[in-house]
Amino acid sequence: MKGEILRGHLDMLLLAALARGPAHGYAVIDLVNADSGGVFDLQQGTVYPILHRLEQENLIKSRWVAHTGRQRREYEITSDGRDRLDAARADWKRFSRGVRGVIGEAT
Amino acid sequence: MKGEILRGHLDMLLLAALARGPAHGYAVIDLVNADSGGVFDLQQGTVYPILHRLEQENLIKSRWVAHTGRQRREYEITSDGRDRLDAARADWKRFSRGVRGVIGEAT
DNA sequence: CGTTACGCCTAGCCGCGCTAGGTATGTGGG
DNA sequence: CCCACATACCTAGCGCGGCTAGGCGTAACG
Repeated sequence: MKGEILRGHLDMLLLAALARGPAHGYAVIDLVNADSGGVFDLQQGTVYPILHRLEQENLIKSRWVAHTGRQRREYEITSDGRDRLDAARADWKRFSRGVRGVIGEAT
Repeated sequence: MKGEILRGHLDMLLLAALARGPAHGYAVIDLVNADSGGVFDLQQGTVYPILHRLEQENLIKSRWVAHTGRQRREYEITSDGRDRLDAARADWKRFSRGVRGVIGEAT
């Protein structure tokens, strides 16, 4: 799947994944890829920088957690993040409605 | 509406507009913006370069047409363009299904 | 004890679409 | 009759998001 079509939607996807519960970065990648039904194939180099940015924007927060001796950074969505997610969902609805209006399809 | 979310979908939108019948560039802009229900607000600087690229890829073809003395470049979708449009529609379905799978919404 | 999976990270590039500008002709109001 | 506005075309250049391609380290497994 051509990469650019994800542009501008990734924040929403990652926030949505974290809205289901805290998770560490590696798990977020698997979550999104799995939930998409194999449509997306996010790479680490794509996701980690976004998580960092989202944290700087206070949409998520993180803490280091030990897991079988190893350190994981566990992310959790904030209430600001939930607000942003709601807004992004609304934007998505508008956007997909707009696309459907132009290409003229039910789905 | 944040700009980047259109990334990678614009070719499809313009091809879809031209699939309804030949039109000149200025009209294509109005068509897409109108059909989107006001969701999109494409600018000339966005659309014209894409039309030129689509023509180089033989997805559309153009000819100069006189209209009340003034010259217009009228674009028409080619059969290659229709094929591309079909593929783009399929990609869109996959993409939107993937997004819905992640954000968990009906629409 | 080497390879694979897990888990984190980042520098740098590439390409798309937007900004901001330009040209020219038709049209309507004052 | 002229000025402003809509119509209609175009492009140089930039900003930035996400991907490529690498690197680091620890557990698990054969």
